[in-house]
Amino acid sequence: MNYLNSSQRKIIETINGPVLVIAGAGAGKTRVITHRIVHMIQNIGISPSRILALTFTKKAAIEMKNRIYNMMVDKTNFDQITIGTFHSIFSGILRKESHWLGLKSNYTIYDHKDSESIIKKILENININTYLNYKNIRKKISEYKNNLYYFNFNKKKLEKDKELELFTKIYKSYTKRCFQANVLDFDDILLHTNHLFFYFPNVLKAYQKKFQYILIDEYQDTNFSQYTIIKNLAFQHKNIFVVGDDAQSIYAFRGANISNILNFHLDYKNVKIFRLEQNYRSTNHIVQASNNIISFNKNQILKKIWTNNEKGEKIKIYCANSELEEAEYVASSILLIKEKTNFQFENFAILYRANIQSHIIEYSLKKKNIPYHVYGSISFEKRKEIRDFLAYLRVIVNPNDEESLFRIIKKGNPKIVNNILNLSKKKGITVYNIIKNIENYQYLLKINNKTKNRFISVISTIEKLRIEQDNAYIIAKNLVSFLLKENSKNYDNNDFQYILHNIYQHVKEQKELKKNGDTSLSGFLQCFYLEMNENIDHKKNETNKVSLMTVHLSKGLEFPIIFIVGLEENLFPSKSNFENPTKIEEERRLFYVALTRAQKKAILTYAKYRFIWGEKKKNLPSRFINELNKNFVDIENHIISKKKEIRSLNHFHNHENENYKYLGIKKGVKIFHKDFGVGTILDIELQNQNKIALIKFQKLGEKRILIKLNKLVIYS
DNA sequence: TTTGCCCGTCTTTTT
DNA sequence: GACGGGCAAA
Repeated sequence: MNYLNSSQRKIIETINGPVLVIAGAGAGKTRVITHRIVHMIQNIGISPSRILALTFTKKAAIEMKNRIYNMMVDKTNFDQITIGTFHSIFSGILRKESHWLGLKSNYTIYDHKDSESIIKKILENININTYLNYKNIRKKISEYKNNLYYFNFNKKKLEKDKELELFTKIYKSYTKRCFQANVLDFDDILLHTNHLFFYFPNVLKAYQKKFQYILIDEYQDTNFSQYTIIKNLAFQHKNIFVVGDDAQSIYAFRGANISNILNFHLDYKNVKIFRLEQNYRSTNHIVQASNNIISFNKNQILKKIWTNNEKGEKIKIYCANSELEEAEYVASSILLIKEKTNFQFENFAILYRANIQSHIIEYSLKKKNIPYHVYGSISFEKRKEIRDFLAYLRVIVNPNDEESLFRIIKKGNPKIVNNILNLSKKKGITVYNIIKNIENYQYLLKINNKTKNRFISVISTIEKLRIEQDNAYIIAKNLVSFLLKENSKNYDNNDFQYILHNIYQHVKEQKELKKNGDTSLSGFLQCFYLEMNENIDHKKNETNKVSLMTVHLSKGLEFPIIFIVGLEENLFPSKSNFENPTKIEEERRLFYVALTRAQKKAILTYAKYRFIWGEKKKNLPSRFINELNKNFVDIENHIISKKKEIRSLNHFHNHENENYKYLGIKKGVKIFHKDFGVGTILDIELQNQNKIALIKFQKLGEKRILIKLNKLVIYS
């Protein structure tokens, strides 16, 4: 604890009563919160089981856990500290207390796709082909839940407001469907926790007693639902410690409300308020430039973020012609900087506004053989086979999980879903029971013997596997062999390799590291949806990698060298937020977060042309680039790149024929192809200057694949 | 019953 | 440019 300044030290030593810390970027927010927890346990002697520490993203939770674990001298009771995201912690509590709410503890979780799928069905059923679109409805339902709106509208109001009446109807039927399926969506986790604490004061009391000390990171990100949970929990002891920065509030889209931090002093008497305004992270140029950016926002608490750090280099701006050129600039800059300095790959991060931007950057990094890791879960969770596999796991845990059940049975027979659903409604029998006793309904549903037999085999497998509930790995392993036998055409073993490995790791960890580890399937699913952060990365042990992530995920982190890419109007700020100034301010805060991640160097890039929906679109440079004070910006590079443009255009056109060194992709190497699975490269051929790999796939035999399409990943 | 093709939609961001 | 849904041909 030597490297804390006096105000930081004062903060961590203030243990009792409500404490609010307003801290600028890079002022040591996370350091304060982690040190305080360790201090409470090691110096004050507070029992770790009395401490609750909450974060908003899984990544932040993992980060906090790691930091505290590393700091603790005696790590034996580390596991007793309750650390996690709101969703993971309260989902755990709901599982224990589910009986109060008439909920079953084996509930599964619906992600957005699941929710949208139900809403689609509801809309079809209502049969008013409306202006309403299922995605917007899901968002609105989410908004209603996060703000704890209730449906106390009087009849007159509903009659007047037809749209509201319709929405209410959809909301109610959505809620009913979720309840019948024994599932919760993300917002339900918070909503039901509120119900639990509101209607069952004895339960609330027990948790108030347990969590005598509550700490919340990034408090500016709380929505109303989270705010009331905390208010209730902290009511008895009022030992609530929150840190935050209004300038870094970037979760308004999921209901976050800055007034929760602004009004903290009204909720709690005798609040001790601290301010941390010295930035230890970044160079002077970066601190001043980001102060300047945030000053464009009207709504903000005024702060004076300052630093004693060196001036440092100016912020670089690079204008690329296309998104490919942008990505290549980033890749070659990394190599160039690395050559000239002592920085390693792990010192670089590339930040972007939308997950989809990672593809082209990955492509360019791969080409230059730069090791990288993409944070966030886009490619993994959305992979079809994995969703299929998870659907089985979910039905094993919760037979009423309709969306998962439909996913399993509709293969090859999509129409059957509606028929079964109607029958289920008419007869009042659960979908699962209809499928289980399909023989009774075969005639009604007009299905053939083949489908019937498939259902029987699927259900009997699920029921057999359910017996092994306590060991997720055994279930998963058996499920793989079932799926391969059943459906060898669509799957091969490697489709499941990733998730199987993941489950194995999870079970192993639970068994070895924790005293009462939860190796159950239900525990794994909980962990998968609410705690795990990473893509399954089979090369995880290599640590020296460039980090790729969204700006949202980068909050709380720092890197010596930061690239912020895609700084164009319509992308960053995002087009969907043009409509109102409040949303533009949130985009600006997002840019502020991005810029303040940098310790030494910030390099901003944008592309004049970018492919969007298969079309080449021209975009103007982001307004945030123009807002940067020119004193802190290196525009020299900008001009050079303009001169280079003509050359670059040519370069871009010739690009296709260039023989890239696909380091690693060569004869004899094992590769993974998204559509064809695992194979071995037999030969590399040259055809019209294009390199083609002759690959023997394990399932599909030999195929020729154009290497530049970049569908090949080294498999190890 | 299965396959293949056309069409509309989608790109914010996270739990 | 990718993906799911719907529909028609094999």
